[in-house]
Amino acid sequence: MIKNELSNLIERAATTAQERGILPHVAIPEASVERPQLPEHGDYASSIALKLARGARMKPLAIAETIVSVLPSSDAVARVWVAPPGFINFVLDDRWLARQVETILEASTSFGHVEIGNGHTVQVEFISANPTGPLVAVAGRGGSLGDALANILNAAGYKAQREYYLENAGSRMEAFHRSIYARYQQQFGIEAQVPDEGYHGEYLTDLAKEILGEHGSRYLDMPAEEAAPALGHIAMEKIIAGVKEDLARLGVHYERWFMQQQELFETSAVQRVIERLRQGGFLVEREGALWFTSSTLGEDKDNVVVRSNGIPTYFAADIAYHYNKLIERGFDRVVNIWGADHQGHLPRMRAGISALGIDPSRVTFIIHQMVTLKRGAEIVKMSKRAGHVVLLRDVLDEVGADACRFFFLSRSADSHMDFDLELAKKQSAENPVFYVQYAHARIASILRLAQDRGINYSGGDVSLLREPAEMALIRKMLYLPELVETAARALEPHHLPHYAVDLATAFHQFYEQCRVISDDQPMTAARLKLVAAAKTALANTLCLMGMSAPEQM
RNA sequence: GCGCCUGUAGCUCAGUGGAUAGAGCAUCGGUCUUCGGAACCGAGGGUCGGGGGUUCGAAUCCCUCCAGGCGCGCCA
Repeated sequence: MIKNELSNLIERAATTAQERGILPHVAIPEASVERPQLPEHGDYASSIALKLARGARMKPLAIAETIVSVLPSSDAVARVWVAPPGFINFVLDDRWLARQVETILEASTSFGHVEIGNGHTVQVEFISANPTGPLVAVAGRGGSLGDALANILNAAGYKAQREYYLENAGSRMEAFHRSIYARYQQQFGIEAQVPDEGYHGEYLTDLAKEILGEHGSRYLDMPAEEAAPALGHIAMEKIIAGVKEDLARLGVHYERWFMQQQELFETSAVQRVIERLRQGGFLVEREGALWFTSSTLGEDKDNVVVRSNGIPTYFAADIAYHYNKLIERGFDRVVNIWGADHQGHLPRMRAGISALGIDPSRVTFIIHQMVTLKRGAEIVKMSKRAGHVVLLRDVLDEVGADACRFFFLSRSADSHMDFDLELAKKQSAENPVFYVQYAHARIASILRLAQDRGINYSGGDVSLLREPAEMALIRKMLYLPELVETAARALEPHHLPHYAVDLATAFHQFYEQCRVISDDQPMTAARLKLVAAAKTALANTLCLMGMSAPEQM
């Protein structure tokens, strides 16, 4: 990557300068180069001289001049200069830039990939809801984030695995069982009540009817303590099937579905991890329950792991789950993507991980903020209690998977987001989804035309590319690997959609200014190569986002 | 009350301690219509919530106040 090459050049120059005694022997900071905001400042700039000034007791400008004076030359760089107050600016060479078109074409689907992961394994867990109902719209945010993040990590040289933690045990599921049982009974005119803490959505009535059709009245004759779990199990399977279907429509595919009940409880993994905590001296009995003394690990309070009724809490199961991920399955790193409503769970989980002797830096929590659904200026009201929620499948029906992913991805996880259904489904210039996909379709159309005319551009000479708009497009394409690296390091997929728009803009500008297919055959061939490279860069970007790259629209 | 997140253009949002804070939409004004006009070009629009501090340099880091969101169960 050119960015890294430039920082290497600077670091080598600084070292050389020290060896020659023209720069004091002070520690040289990592010579990161940045992309200046103004084109007059070049393609890349380094502020290393400003950072060295204090320690070296020299004026930043003098340091910069010194470094530049011994800077090794590079065929990628056309011009280097020093600018006040002490920046070193670089402009890339046009001929070198033009050659990158070939590099991009050769790299093809792996253009944009970088090697910073060293093959380390990362487990990315996201959505992970109780299977008590269809996925709600917000699941689209976790799903889009998690899936794109896994894509980014894979592109950055990690081995990422997507996982859905299916929380099919615990008190929420019991409430679900009682709810479906009540709905089932109601089908026979029995006056049963869905419990207050249960699930009141209409979908359970529908499910009850469906189950009645398939299994008849047999559960009516059973005692409630048998019928409820039995019905609950059938209903849960249907719910899970629906969840998988919704996710498939969103384009999210998991490598692993982890079953809480079967893999943590039935294997006694939860019991074993509680035992470990006990042996570590982290448990005390109080008020009939078993408490994890997280307050000794810096948490502000202790937390119950086994209730006074003898049933372990979700927290206990989650510690066992992390033991499973980090010790038994041995992932190098784990990334958990949770909604803001689970934020309170985070400190005790950190404490739990520490108590197991696991290096906490192996686990990263991404807490994404809430989503407000809107139609234009109007906020779509949701009341979970009454069962009035907007489902993920509703959003998919209304705006489609691509728009859904683009919008969910385009906000950083930290910010609360407004999702405007009205805007997302608009097929116009207002909608960035179409703007980006249109660019891809337009590119495809040019290449189709070339093919129809029997133009073979494989021998095209890219050194003919000289126009500013051509160079600007190449520069923008070359940013993709940098972006993948940044996004992978920071675990921030939200940069992708913004880049996609920028890249599309660079292409549209090129298209307006440069005629691709013309009577000038050599130029036609060169530009077709550029167009093909742009297609690669744009398609790879869309692919990282989990979006389709349409050949036509 | 305590914890986490947020506050940047009319709206929705970017912005790895660096140079004159950006984009899209909206508004206004333009574009030889041969490759897809779902495009392009231009203009206006900002005390980066307020106030302190650290730094050569702060939207970015620290403190404080204000406003909004989410959490603070032997729920998950």
